[in-house]
Amino acid sequence: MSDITEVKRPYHHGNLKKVIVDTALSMLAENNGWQFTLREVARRAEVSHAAPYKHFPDKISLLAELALIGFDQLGAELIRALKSEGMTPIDRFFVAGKTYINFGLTNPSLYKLMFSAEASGGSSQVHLDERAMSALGVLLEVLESGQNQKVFKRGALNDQTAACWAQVHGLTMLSIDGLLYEEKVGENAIDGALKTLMEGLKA
Amino acid sequence: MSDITEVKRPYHHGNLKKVIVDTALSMLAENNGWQFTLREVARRAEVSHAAPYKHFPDKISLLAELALIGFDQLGAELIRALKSEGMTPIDRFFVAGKTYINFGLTNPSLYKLMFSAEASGGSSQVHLDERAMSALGVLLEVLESGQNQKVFKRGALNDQTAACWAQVHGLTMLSIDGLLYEEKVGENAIDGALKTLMEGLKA
DNA sequence: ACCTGAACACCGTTCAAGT
DNA sequence: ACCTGAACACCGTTCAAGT
Repeated sequence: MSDITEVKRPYHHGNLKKVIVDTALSMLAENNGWQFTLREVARRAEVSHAAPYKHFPDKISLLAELALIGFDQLGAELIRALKSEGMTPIDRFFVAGKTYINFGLTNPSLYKLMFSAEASGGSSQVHLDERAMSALGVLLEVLESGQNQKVFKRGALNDQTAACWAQVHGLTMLSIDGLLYEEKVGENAIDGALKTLMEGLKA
Repeated sequence: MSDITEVKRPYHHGNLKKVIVDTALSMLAENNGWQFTLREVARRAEVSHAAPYKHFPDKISLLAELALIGFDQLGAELIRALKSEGMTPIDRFFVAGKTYINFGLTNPSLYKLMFSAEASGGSSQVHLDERAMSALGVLLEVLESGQNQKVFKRGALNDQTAACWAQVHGLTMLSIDGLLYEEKVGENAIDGALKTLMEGLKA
């Protein structure tokens, strides 16, 4: 009988690591925050609660891996969004900003995990920083080429990068936390805020 | 003998609620994040682990109360910093921004708690929002009076408020997470970022 | 090489019982 | 009115033992 209905996991079903990561990602997508339990992941993956420890030394290592994946996804979305030709630096600023914020609002639990200190304790700290910076690199390139085309103020590239990153990060976080609703700060606060910052960038 | 050395907590030592809050605040000040355990708080307060439940229905109610205190402190510091006369709107913008960010960097665990969704689940959700808004109100006043003095661009007060709040919140968060260090985004990134945004506010 | 079951030291929360 | 001790249902983590 077990031959008929239970051929799913033959011996030790091989790719448990990927299954665990995918299960955790889908739990993040359920938007209950990133504080799921490792035992719940194991339960959903239909393995014993001890099994994940064969693939991750501890819980925060799994969290770090998820954060890594998040940064990669964010970076990929930014690059894709900016690929089309013929955009002015101003267009590119808004596209980058809105893509970034949209990623956060679409994946709030993952986004918060990416920036939670608990996720960066593990051994992959270095990789995490690297990938975070790759997302930052996209921003930097937008600003730099804008400067070169004399659309943005020359110099102070670092200041502009920090301002833009802080702006999109802040808007994303506040919006995730429900603090940017109309009653509080006016409708379309995100677009308006980006526009306000943009005025500070223009040459 | 117990008469001599143990007169500290006579019967039920009265103000347990305040002791619990203070203990929790001092644990936040130790900067190990806001995810302390309720049992540890009780241990330090030298009461049984069940005692806190006579004063708070659950853990997140305590967290919410701490967040509330944080918003009050932040608001008070902003008001104090802006009290002196004779500042230009531009001065006031920088003073408010740097006071805000400094509060976050001085109390990182408390600041993160204030903006963590877990803290806003309790029954004091409404109060929390109210107090958060009071801190926001300070920002709004700075911008509004700046507009009235024709130093800042007229109109779009909501956009400016959102931009400023997101900027300081983003800078605070990124800085707490150690992502604004020199190697990454240039030294003095915070000042530079505020200056960049300021350019967008000026009339 | 990969997984399981029992075990350990914790949590948050509840509740009868003590002062 | 305020606090305690034992108890319950969970965690994360470890480790001998199974396949």
